[in-house]
Amino acid sequence: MNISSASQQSGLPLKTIRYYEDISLVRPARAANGYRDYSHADVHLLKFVQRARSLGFSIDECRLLLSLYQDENRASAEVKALALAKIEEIDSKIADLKSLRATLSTLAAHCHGDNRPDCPIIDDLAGRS
Amino acid sequence: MNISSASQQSGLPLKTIRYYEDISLVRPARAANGYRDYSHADVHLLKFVQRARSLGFSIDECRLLLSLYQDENRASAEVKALALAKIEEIDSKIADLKSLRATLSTLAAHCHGDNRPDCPIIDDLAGRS
DNA sequence: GCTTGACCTTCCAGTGACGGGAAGGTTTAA
DNA sequence: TTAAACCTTCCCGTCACTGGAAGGTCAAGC
Repeated sequence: MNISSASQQSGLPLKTIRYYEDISLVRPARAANGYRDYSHADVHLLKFVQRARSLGFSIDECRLLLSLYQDENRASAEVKALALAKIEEIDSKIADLKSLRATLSTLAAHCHGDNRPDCPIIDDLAGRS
Repeated sequence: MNISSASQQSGLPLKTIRYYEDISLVRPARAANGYRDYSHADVHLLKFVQRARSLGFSIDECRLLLSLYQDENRASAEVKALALAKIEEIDSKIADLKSLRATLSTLAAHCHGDNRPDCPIIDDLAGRS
């Protein structure tokens, strides 16, 4: 099928699908006229990547997941390790964001937020504690 | 002072400081030999930006914060609004990450993680639910 | 057969916020 | 005097795309 059908079925933008071919992530056949020709299996792979990306896996991680997906003899432990590492990454990001939030929240709470120029947020940024 | 002193005092890498000049965020004077010459006030602005960046403000937001910082007649309400908007952004990111984490966690929990090829994580990515 | 418009192709440039490294000028200490 | 430690500009690379231009192909309607 043409790229636009593949796009509809996978939920990925045209540009993204072309990009995935560029970086040899999902490579379709070519029709006689030079058009990309996606098989159902290709679309399946595109969907696979779409899901993995939406779960926060990087392109390189997707590449690994795809190879594991296509490896009949893979050990599920390898995939699980990848998922657990991702969870740790996510936890770390969440912790960072929470700490950020707390700081900003404290600053905002001390700012009266009116027409006067005094502002504890600015003061803090300026290093006046 | 030279750029390396400014770097030490602000905690920002040389490259970052030069980049901030490129994008007209913090522009130092130039010495006769062409070297950048940072005043104490410049270093103060660099530190200000460093703090704001570490709080998750984008460069453009830093630009706005800097102009507010340097505006004697600013209303603190404007700064507070920026901080509150940032908090909302952070909340939204945290929510996204938590949802991601829950999904991955469920998947990982159902994966036995041994040498067998059966893997519910891969199955889910492949759309076999 | 012709035109129109919807496809498709490749290629080039830009995003944000820098980082790496090359090529070359300046200063300072031994 | 020479070496090394600075400094400069410039260009490319990052990540995962996105936008747009220039041009080829195809299907439908007249």
